[in-house]
Amino acid sequence: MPPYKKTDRRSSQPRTGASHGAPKGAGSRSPKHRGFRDEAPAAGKKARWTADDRAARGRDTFGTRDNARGGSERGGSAGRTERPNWEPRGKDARRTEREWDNRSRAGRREDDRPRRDYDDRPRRQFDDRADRADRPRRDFDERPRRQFDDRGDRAERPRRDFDRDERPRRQFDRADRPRRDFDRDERPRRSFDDRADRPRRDDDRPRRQFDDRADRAARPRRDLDERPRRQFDDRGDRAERPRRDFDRDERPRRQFDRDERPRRSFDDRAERPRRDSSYYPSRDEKPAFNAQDDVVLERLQADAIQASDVEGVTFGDLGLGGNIVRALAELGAETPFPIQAATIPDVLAGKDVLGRGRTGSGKTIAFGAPLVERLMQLWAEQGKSGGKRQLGRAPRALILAPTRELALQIDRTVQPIARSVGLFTTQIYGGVPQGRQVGALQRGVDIVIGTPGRIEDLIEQGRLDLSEVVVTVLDEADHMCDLGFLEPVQRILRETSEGGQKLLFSATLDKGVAQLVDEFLVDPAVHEVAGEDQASSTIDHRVLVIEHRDKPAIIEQLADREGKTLIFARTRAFAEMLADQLDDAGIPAVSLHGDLNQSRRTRNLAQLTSGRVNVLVATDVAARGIHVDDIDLVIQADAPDEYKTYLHRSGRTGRAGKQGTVVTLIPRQRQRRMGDLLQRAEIEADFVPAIPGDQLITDLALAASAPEASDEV
DNA sequence: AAAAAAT
Repeated sequence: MPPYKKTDRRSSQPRTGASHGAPKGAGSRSPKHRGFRDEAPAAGKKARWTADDRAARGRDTFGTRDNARGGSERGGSAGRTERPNWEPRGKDARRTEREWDNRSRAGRREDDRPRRDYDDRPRRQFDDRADRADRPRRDFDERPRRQFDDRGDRAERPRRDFDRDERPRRQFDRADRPRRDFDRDERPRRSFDDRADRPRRDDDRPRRQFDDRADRAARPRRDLDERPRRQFDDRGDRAERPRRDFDRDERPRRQFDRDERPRRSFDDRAERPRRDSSYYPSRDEKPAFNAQDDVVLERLQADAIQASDVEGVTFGDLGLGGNIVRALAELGAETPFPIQAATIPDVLAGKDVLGRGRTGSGKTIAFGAPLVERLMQLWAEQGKSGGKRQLGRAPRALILAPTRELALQIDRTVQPIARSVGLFTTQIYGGVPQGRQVGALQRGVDIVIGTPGRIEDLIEQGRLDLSEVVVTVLDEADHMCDLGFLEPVQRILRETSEGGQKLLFSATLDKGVAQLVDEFLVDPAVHEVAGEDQASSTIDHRVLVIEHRDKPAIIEQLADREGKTLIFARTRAFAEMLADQLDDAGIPAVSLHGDLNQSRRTRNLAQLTSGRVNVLVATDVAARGIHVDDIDLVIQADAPDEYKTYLHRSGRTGRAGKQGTVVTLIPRQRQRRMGDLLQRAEIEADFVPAIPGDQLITDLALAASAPEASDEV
């Protein structure tokens, strides 16, 4: 086999030498670049953060990109101290400190943790810091109630009144462990018998002390009722708001045929360019629709399975063996969901399959279970015995996912299924040492589950051989065809066995996958589930039209609730800032984005899963595929640019038939664009003006936890 | 803009 080069047909330039050394942006590991993180020095700086340094960081400004660049550029507040020269500045400074905060959170008791300081709050005197323990407790209750209608005077706002010490203990001693009594739609029980294949704990990090931070979830709710009601003087301009009473029946199906239908004349929007994002290649630049796409469309509709078709059908009926059926039952999948019933027979028949099923509809099992069974069949046909692990045997199946968390999650479902018949899986993704992954490959693995970067890396190193891969799955296949993913994915697919079976799955599978379909799939079967429109969804969609400056306060008010809340931000910096702000406001929150190292990404997600923290602020790294039980509120702090992103983000709630609420915050000038996007997503949502303190916001937050009350909001 | 490989 010739050495693997990351080139493709369009670009003959090998990715070596200068192109590797060239400075890169986000995620770069060079000390010169913003993504650089040096764990040891960061840890060493701990003690150097003085109260004034922390104050210098500033927390008042918020939400604009300029502000995000760091304290030194911000408008000052009284008492600011310049940071010493050796201190990191700008984003690096913020990140360093955030990491520092996280470390201290993980290992310290409440009283040991350094007190945060905020520019928007009265400065504290620190001269008594040495004998904290002896200081009398501050009496928070004497402070005036917080008013939301005078937010302009932030500097004068009092701290909010909550007294940690009076909060009840949680009856919940399970700390970091993921809950296992979840509704087991897709997620398997964890199996502990092959720890070797699982990611290693980050052992250089101090063991967590289980302090009482988690108790903060039970802190008393602020009483918003005392606040004066606002008058909405801007309610009059309804004309600016998009029509919402459009006739659903008139709208064409959102299918593979978008470009073919005539544009609807729908208000004035028809003339506007449809695309919000310049990121995705313009449709107009793409070749015109061809016959192949028509075939896809036709087959897609022809193969829409009705939920009623599945009644009484078992996994065994679909062709899965006894061991696999039992493994599925242990995962909580007793009977097949429609998308599973639709795709399993075709996968077993060796056909290429395109599968489209709503978020949370069970797609992982729809490809995972038949993939395992198919490998066993092929093995039997070749007369080889299953169950015995042949040293160094090359993988025969590959599952590609766009994010590490998703790859990990898929493995948690597929691994127990594979093990039930003696097959082995391993995860191949970046951000963790490759040694264990390589070791697993050397011992012999049947199914590789991973992300493109590390997989290509190991191929280049000659440590991963995909030439015997006869089944390849692309999860979130349409996303894998987006710019930046497509070419690596193509290169990887070309490494697999020629003529191998290909399975493409996504909730938003569309013609964007045509490039892959054309090159790699042969006469694919296309499946979707009938009746999966938004009208049958369990998600309640709201759009709050707000002033940009009110965004933090409104998010705080929305997130101040009992249930699990997932907040999406457009950038890593803003996600981090929001998590910080919520945490500072007494709402425990963690973040998930690409600027965190993998161990923290994993840990922070686990904190939400376990319920140790109820609020996760994430970039779109969490938009697709990630399953966390019982997220009942999704807040989009920044509106998405693409309708698909909206669908995937909102699909983190309302999973497996449960109730969910999605609240999207937009400035007034974005209403038209947002209406457009919702129309494409076939979602109907009320647009409501809102300012901090509105009862409506509190009601929304509460209703998300208590769905039966949601009708009243 | 995010994500996906490290060096």
